Amino acid sequence: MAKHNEQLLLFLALDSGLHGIVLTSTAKIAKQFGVSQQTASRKLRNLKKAGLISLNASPSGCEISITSAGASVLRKNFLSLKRLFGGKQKPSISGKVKTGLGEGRYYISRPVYLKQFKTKLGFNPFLGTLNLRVSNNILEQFLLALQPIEIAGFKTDERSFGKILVFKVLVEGKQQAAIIFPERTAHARDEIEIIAPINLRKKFKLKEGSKVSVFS
Amino acid sequence: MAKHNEQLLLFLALDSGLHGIVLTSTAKIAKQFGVSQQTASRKLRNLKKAGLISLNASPSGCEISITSAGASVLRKNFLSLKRLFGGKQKPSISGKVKTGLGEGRYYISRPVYLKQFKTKLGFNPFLGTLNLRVSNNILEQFLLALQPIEIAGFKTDERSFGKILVFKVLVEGKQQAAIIFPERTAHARDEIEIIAPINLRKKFKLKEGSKVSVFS
DNA sequence: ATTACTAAGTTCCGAGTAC
DNA sequence: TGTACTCGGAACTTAGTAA
Repeated sequence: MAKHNEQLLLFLALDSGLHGIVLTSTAKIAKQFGVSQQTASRKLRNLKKAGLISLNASPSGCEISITSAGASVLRKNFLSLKRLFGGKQKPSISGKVKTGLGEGRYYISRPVYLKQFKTKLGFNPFLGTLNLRVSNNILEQFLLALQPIEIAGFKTDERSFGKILVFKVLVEGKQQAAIIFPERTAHARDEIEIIAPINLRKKFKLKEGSKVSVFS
Repeated sequence: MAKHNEQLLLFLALDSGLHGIVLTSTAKIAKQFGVSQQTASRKLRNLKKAGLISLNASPSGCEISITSAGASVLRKNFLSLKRLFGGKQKPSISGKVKTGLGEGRYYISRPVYLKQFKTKLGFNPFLGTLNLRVSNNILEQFLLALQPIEIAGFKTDERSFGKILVFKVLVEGKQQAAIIFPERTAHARDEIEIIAPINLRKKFKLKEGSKVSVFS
């Protein structure tokens, strides 16, 4: 199935609008689209065959309009892109940066954890955590909407490391990151630890008390 | 300009987000995208070469993220589609300027018509018509969505002037104007006459064959 | 398991040209 | 002017396979 014709479909739609008709010629389209007249002609016929445009070609030129199927294809693309750019703001929670004790850094540096972070989260975390103080009950609600991912614990000769629950999030609406919860801290949580592929504190120039928003 | 790889770029962006990093494999992408593993591999390398993604491939898989250039390409597409879907596009029809015989000018100059134009359309027309060649069946569709306004005919000692049907429209999306149909020309219409408060030909610098869009 | 090279098959493009 | 056909070469895809 020819797919790159969608670029031409978009081009045509921009010219005629979704409901308009445009009187033009294969040569004009070819020139504007950057292909030969023959290719433009063939592509137009392909789009017609695929039902995406209505095409009426004659020795005096051609009339083109977008069919509902064509509009549907474009709309689908639009909705996808809207998710990336224009999308509605997803649920979020904000908190203030709190300097931690560096415990998080120690834990996440354990190779067994690191390996799982990479496979289950898709990134190698920067070796440090960003600690945020948040409202307790809002945090509960926020986490309810998220899918928990389990990082298995392990034992060494000296001690044991427990399971960790992680939740994929976006920091400031765009930076891929994850909230991590060592399972042992099952008590009230008014603080969260965040890991990310990069140094969040540096990237967003955060200081003690800075406000940070975390999105699902 | 990039090719149909943009489809893959969008696919990747939907997977990783615009700023995320995703750990995956060429085989997974291939399966989801509907091509062979080899093609996925090659396309990813092409996208990397084009600077649209950052790609780190190794025998253990590949890490992919969208570069700012890649995001820019997607945003451009998004903005184009937004123009189509974001604003409510009204029905339109486009045609080519065709030099008329000056008959229209004579008719609309009749004081009895002029008076009605002013009261029923709200403007005193420039004494000249813009003639457009359009597609017949598309014109029918376009007019169906519009409200016809009737301009009464009259008689002089020498001859009679028939009814005129007019339809309020916007030329090039903004200029107030009206399509006029002398009722006597009840036969196939592949040409329309437009009047407006100003000289359309002059305002839009139109020549024989220029493309003009008319909106409802 | 991976990525990605080679080779062969397939599709696509556009110059020439018919109508 | 138009559209659209043929056809040789370019570009792309994929199976087999190396690393």
